[in-house]
Amino acid sequence: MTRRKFPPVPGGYPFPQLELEVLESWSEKRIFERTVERPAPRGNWVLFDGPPTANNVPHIGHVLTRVVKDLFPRFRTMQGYRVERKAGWDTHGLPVEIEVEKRLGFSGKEQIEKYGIAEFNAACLESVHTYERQWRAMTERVGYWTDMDHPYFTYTNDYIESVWWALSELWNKELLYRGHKIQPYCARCGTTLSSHEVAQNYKDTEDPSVWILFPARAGQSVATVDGGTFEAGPNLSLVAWTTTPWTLIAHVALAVHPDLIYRVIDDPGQAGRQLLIGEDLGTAVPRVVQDDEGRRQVDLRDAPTLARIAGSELLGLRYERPFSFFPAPGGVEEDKAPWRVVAGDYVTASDGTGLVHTAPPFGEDDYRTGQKNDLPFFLSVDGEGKITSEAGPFAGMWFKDADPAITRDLKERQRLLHSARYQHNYPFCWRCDTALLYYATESWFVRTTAAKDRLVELNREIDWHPAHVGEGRFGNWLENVVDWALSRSRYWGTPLPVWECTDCDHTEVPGSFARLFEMAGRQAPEEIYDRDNFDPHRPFIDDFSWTCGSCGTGSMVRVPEVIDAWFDSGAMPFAQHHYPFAEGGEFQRQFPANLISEAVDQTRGWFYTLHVLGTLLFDSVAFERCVVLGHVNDEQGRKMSKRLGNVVEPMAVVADAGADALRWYFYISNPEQPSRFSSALVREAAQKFQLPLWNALSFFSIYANLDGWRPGTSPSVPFTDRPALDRWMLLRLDRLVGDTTRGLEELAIGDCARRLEAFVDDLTNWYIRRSRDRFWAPAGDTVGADTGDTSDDKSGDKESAYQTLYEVLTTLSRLLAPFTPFLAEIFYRHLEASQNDEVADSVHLEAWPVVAGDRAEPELEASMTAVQRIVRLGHAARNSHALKTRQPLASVTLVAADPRLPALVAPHIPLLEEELNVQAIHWAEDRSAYVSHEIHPIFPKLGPRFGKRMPQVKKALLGADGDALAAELETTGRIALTLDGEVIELQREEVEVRLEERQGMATQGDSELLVALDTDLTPELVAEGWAREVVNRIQTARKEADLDYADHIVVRYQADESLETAITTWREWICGETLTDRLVAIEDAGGSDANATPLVDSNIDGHAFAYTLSRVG
RNA sequence: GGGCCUAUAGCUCAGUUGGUCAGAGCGCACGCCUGAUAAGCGUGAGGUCGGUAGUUCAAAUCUACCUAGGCCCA
Repeated sequence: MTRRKFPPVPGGYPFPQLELEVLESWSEKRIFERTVERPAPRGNWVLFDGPPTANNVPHIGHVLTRVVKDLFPRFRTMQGYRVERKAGWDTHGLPVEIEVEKRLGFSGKEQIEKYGIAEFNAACLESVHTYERQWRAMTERVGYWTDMDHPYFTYTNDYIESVWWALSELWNKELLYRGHKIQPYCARCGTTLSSHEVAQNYKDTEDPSVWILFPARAGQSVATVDGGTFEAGPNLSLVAWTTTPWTLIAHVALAVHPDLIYRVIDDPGQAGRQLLIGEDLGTAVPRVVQDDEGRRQVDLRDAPTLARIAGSELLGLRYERPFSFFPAPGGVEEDKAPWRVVAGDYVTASDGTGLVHTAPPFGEDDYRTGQKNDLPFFLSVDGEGKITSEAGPFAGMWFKDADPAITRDLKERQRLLHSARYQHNYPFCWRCDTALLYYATESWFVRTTAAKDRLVELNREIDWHPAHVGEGRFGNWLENVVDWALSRSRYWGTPLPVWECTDCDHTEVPGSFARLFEMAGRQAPEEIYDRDNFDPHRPFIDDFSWTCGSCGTGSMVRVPEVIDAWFDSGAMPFAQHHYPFAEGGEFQRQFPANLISEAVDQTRGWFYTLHVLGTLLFDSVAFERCVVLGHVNDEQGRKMSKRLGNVVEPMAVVADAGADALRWYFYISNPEQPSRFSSALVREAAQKFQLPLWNALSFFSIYANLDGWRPGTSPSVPFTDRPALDRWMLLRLDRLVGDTTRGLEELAIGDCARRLEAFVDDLTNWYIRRSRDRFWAPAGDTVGADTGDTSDDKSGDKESAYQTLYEVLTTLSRLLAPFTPFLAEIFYRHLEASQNDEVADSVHLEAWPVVAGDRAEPELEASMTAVQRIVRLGHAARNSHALKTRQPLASVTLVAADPRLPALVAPHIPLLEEELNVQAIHWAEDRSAYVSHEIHPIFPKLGPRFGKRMPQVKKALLGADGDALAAELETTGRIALTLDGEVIELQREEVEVRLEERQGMATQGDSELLVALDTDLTPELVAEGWAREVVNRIQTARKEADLDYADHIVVRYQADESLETAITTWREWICGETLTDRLVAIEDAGGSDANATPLVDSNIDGHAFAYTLSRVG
């Protein structure tokens, strides 16, 4: 049998390069595909891939989403589930159009239509594919496994047909209707703008600021706050403030907040007139008065109150409207008539007068108020921004230009209290710089309000992480759900499949292409899903028209809109499978998703649209669990943006640090929280995790190769026969397996990552460090190996060490596979594939580890924790007394508050002796020589018992003689204490004994444990220390000479007499440690060696030591 | 203006059901260790736990208000 070595582990930081090799082999061996194709005993597990919008280069935050979405499918796959992963691309929508418009230098729909809708859409498609390629490169490089060769694109015929099917379903359920929505609108461009378009061009601007008088009608009375009655007649004018006088033509109501208090005051500017304004207003209500003191401006807030009236009492109060161009609605009951006071919970006293002028076509609040109160809807401005013909003298004016004329008219009719100018921030069209108006436009809606209760109910079934999103952000959103405005007056999107008759109100919503062709009386092409034969996009779809089957005279013409691209993405659960047309059962098998995950901004985006469509179409949640990710910001916590120039290029980070490092960084920094990203932090993450792990692999490989150790060649050492250190490590591993499994099942990413990191720390900085000598020792002749095991079987000890470390590393490679898939794969190859041709082609084809449960040793972890603590204190004691670790000491004395500690630590005494480099360890017989005692109450235990008396208990305990109490506790197991004359008894578990170290000793301690060093150095101890120094010098020289680990050497040296004595005493040990065949004084060496290293002059504790070494053979 | 989140060491972040000297890493200073180690370990300095008020025997933790930042929506 040929001896197969473990492959060499390259040094430095080889990860980026190694990852590329791993990627290549994954692709060659079709590893991802095989994880999906192989039998899945536990069935399907589903993650929906939220389609990224392919309209921009990937942001570092997109890497976060992708690596989180990769984590769970990899985990579930190893657990035995089949996780089909279909990539998807959200391809439609305004962002894509804007990107293309910019590239083509367009600034409006006119230019697009001149250019040609077909050509424009073709350009959009091309743009989408350009970005898709970049996304694909990023996705592959970070190891996100998804099927990008068979992705879904929202622009394909299949996809669009499924979306049509959904829309027609909604239509059939009467959940699709045409209505009004107030939207930001550019009258010059004739189009509505989306919110992010609006956000692009806010400017400081000056508008009119006018206070309008609304005289109350005669014969009304209202109750005042103090219980009286106020007669509201024509002498009383209600006052409202507006910055858009042009909307007064459409005025229908004044809104007040029912909970605000309003005041009646005398108008200082006109005798006999009373005014109604809010109380405690945040801004002035100016009024120009003319009196003996001349003309001046006063603030009506300072005017004395005549009566105080609650807003709720004002409701229904009638008054005269400012303009009466539009006819009053006929036949309405008095209390439903317009020009009355209505309630608006959005009304505040912070600006204006506390009464808000309401014009339903021109504001969201106004519109809703109008709807709620059955108020008329006077559309006084047309789609081109002109005042409509009803408005007499103002008809035909550009709406903004009407402001001065209207103000003048009001002033002439004494309806104007005051007019001024107002500076504020207002949105303008980003294309043409025209002031936008909030304008009621016709739109198609999904009647989500009809399903509100069900939406809320189903949301309760969803397991949100973090939970507050489900209750708060998402839950509140559902509680206040409004109908979903679907229409977009644009080009690159799924056309709304609604055909209307030009003559009657007949409407058709075909739910398939076949149905459309049938309705239109056309022959459907053979390959209807081939875009070359049939393109359902505009402009082609707009050609479909036929004679109305209802009235027989009109033409059925498609409505001009395309739909909100969010509908596309919400439709992905079924549209990606072309449900219900191409029915292979995929949709049923893959719905709902077990998990989805995206960033928090998707709450009202994808999470919402998925939920709405799942509820409306299938009466089901679309996803059972959801991990909501925080945003990745720059180092200062600012959003990354091109404008700020703080964008981190993901591929640059990956090229520098590797995908695993980046992945690990995202996992370890809680992904549910917003994070501050910098590439330095990625390097730091790698330094804390990957490098130590990599070094552990390197360590193992070097020694296993030196010893010719191979897995499986020796019988497995039974757990109970292994040394304590090994048993401890294995128990630690078992716990890690359990914790990681549970953590991933509970979606606790950060917790898992932190536990893995803590484990790696224990592995490298405790287990391996403490085991180093066991590996280095020649088999059967272990030098200095003290592992807490009393067995003399040193070769067995070494075998146990190898088996233990090997098991830990191979198990780790599986646990790490979902997190750092590249590193895990490399571990697998080095440790397993290199040894056995029968193993799987990838760690990702392996099963997730499970704990067999046959290993247990309840006290071992606790005892090792105590040992680690003693070691830490011991090192600290040496540190503070300048006693370096290489200097052996005769003994240390341990002082413990807890009497159980000596027994707990007993099995590890040899380990402690070696780690602390002392020859003996004692427990203090008389603690009081080292420490005094303080007895502290344990609050969680005593708190419930004593409640308010806790402070007294504490005082009594600390006020008493601590040493005496400690002694009492030790002999009787309890403490009797007098509290307010009452004797109380405290048990040992209810108090904590703390140690206070006495000064002036070589000690280091915390409140429970103290380590005291015996600092007497005998000549023998000094000699041993020197021997260690000699070993250190030789080892360093070996390393500098670049010798192989196994090379044997000859050392020639010069030393003074005392040093020479030490070397002679320790010669055998020094030679063993350093593989020195001959350790000789230069004068005895007999000639020089041409291959020897240059003579090094050094110094050990002031004793000259010069040496040179040469390789043997 | 509304909803949700965040605020803990110079920086990045942990911190269980409230339980009484508040934790890690990085950085800094000093030291140690090293034939696995662009390394590791230890010690030290560094905190009014954003602020104010409250609940409680006890608050980083619960409540209210405020401040700053983020996201979404107006």
